[in-house]
Amino acid sequence: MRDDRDIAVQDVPEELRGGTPAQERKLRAQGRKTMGKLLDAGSEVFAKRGYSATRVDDIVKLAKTSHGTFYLYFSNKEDLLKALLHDCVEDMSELAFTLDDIGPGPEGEAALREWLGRYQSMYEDYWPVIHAWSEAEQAGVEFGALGREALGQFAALFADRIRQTNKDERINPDVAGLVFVAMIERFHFFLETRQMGFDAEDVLDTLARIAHRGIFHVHD
Amino acid sequence: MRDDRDIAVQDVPEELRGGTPAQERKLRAQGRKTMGKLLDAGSEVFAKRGYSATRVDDIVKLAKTSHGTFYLYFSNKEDLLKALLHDCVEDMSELAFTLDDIGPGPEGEAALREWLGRYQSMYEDYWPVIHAWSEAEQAGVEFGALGREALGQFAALFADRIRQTNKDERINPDVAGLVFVAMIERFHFFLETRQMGFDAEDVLDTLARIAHRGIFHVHD
Amino acid sequence: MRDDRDIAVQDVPEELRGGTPAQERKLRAQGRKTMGKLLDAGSEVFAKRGYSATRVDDIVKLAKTSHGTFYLYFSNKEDLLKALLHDCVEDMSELAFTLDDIGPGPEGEAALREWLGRYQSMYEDYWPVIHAWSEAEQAGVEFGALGREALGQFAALFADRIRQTNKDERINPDVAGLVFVAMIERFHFFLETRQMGFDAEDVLDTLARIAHRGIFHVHD
Amino acid sequence: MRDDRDIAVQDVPEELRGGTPAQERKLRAQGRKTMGKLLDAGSEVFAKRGYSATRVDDIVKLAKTSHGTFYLYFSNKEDLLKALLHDCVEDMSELAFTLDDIGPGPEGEAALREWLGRYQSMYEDYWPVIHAWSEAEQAGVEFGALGREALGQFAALFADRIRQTNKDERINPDVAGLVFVAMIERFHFFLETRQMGFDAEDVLDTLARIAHRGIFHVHD
DNA sequence: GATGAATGAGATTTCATTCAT
DNA sequence: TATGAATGAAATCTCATTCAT
Repeated sequence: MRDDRDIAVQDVPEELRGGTPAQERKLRAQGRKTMGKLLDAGSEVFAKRGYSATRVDDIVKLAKTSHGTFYLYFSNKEDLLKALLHDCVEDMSELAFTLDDIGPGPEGEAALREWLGRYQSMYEDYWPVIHAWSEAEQAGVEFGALGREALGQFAALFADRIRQTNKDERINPDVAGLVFVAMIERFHFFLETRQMGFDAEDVLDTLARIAHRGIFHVHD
Repeated sequence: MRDDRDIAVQDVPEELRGGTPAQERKLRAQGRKTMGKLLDAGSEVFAKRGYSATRVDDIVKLAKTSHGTFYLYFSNKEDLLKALLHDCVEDMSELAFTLDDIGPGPEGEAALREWLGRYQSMYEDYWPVIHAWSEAEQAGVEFGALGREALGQFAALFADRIRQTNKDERINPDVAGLVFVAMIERFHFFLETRQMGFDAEDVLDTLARIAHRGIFHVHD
Repeated sequence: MRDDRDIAVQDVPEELRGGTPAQERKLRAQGRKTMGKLLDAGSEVFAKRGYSATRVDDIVKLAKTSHGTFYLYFSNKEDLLKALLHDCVEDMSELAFTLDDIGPGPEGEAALREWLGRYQSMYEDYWPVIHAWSEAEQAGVEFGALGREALGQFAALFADRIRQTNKDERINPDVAGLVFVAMIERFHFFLETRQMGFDAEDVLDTLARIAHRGIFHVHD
Repeated sequence: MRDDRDIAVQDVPEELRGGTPAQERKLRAQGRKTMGKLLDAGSEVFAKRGYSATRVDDIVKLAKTSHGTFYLYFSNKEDLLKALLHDCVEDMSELAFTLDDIGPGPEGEAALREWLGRYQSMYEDYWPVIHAWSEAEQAGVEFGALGREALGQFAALFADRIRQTNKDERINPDVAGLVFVAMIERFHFFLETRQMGFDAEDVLDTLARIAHRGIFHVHD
């Protein structure tokens, strides 16, 4: 099998291991539980309000704990997001690698559909983080190497897959990789954010068909 | 010609006519100029920081004017965004209607490519607004009917076009419409936001090919 | 006349010009007045509580203004102290240079007594700043070159004067310079801080006599 | 021998016996060790940061123990300082009494030099306490009788010694006593705080000479 | 005896908005 | 019409102290 390591989204940087103040203390069971509550609450509030608009106060209220406690585990809102991001990037990166070469035939489309299904269920968990991240990045928060690279590496990985199957000269694989990322990310964001009463099977069918025909299909 | 009015993005609501305090006064040349500086500055800061993270202070500094002046023209940050949004929605809505039925052949792809070119150049102007809007909406700002509907109407319009050409039973036109919106919006956002040194022609070729093959192509 | 410039306390660094945020705005009369009130209040509270223990709240209350206003002129407590320090260092430095060579006879003692009188009245104004500064420095606040050097330069200047007159081999002029600084600074601090009902003439007589006999007198 | 009791620094008040909560329990070896670690850590942090700026957290971290433990031995930061002060005052007071009458001749200077040597080595141990104390007092902490009196009693004691030897009418012994305290305290503080690479013998020579000539010398 | 966890009061700082000139 | 000044409510963050294990 091909070694993808050169374009891998990996090596999550140390600064993202999450909860800076928490790392300097030895957490007991109770501490880990509280930290978990805060992470969950953070994710939920990010989802509802977006990054800049969420207040630490919203988070601690939801987590049913106090301000003081929050700063026992995270040095600020940004720190909490970084902690969340850590897991997200790890899992997403892993998932990306499971997208094998997609053949031109129906079995290729089926494989893509299956992969999209897994993406979808993971996205359900992580979209608050992904969105908060993107907003925070734009607002000027520094996420180190990861921030600058993760998206590009994702797109590059997909570009590589596309290059394998699609020889169409009017398709620039790098552009197509980014289009693929854009499409699936934003579409699922719309899905999570708005109440569109789509049938789940329809969604997967349509997405797989569009992506396969448009992006992974060998033409002429 | 078919009447699209039933799915049109239209009837921009009164509350979006922008600059509430400004409307109660008759602006002279000087006033219009100042207001223009504020609108431009607002757009630029929204682009750089996002909606929640921009401060009125950033805007007035960039516009080289004062806090007091800002409130002479807009009742708050939201009001300024609504003013910006007004033009954006009008133009974008108009553009959407110019997407005629896209035929299955090469001339269909060419038409799509041409339309995407126009979308692209308009997006360059408006992406700060579009993004600020989407963030503000998530953060809980109310934009009236428009906020709730605009995206859906866009998607519905595209769905309609898709329905015309693509009879593929595995494609749900409503889903596909939303996929199309997601794809072009997010892709161009990435383009504006990151420095990806793509060739402009490549980008249009690839996008048109993907969208045409994946979304508008009549399949066997 | 000898050029003292090589050991001068001079060239007050730019970062001490005081009131960082205030420098970025054009102050009108009213603004300068408010800034003055804050500086005065700061000095007074530093005198009463010391640096670490003073709260921004104490300062704004005394200045009869609001928290928001404080941050319009200073970025924090430290910034205000630096602003105060600016003037203090300038004046003190100037005063230091007016200490001419002190001769061994009665006229030398008289000159010293006169200089101490001027020192005393200046110290009355500046002791809150000097003390806040010394505390802040110990607490870890960075004052740039000035912080590190001012005291040393003072002592060096006095050492130079001592070297001129006192050839006593058991006196190390550098040590003696520092002793002189220590003596006059701390003694006047005690005077300001505690209520010792000393007669002003007695104080000057005694100080001048001690310093002249002990430090500046030519021995055998 | 003269009875100095009337000007003595004595009768250390009960409230300074240190570690209020600790006194209500019988400490065993383990407990005394922990208490010692806390006292040492307290002194070290006071030295580095000053009184107001030291946090209980700094102390327990340095002592490698926990917040809970701290409050097992001291009721608060002030309580710890009082405990430290207890020993300091006792030793310093004792030292002060060992300053006998200083004669006008070389043997007087030698005696003074010897005494200053002992002062110096004691000051090395206690300067963090002395300084924390002086800062705390200024910041408004109440130290009972001791706080108000100790310094004055010191100065008075020295004034008495001066009165014995120095009949100079231009010297007010009370002022001179305070000058002596100021000089030796502050000079050694500078020595501890800054890195001045003075030779130890030079320092003692110079100090003794200055103090003897300036303060204790019988003049014409 | 010892410790990590939790708390909440209070201090700092920000920022949208109003006001006086 | 324009602007610097002022404000105060709200958000962030700190830290001494108490509690449960």
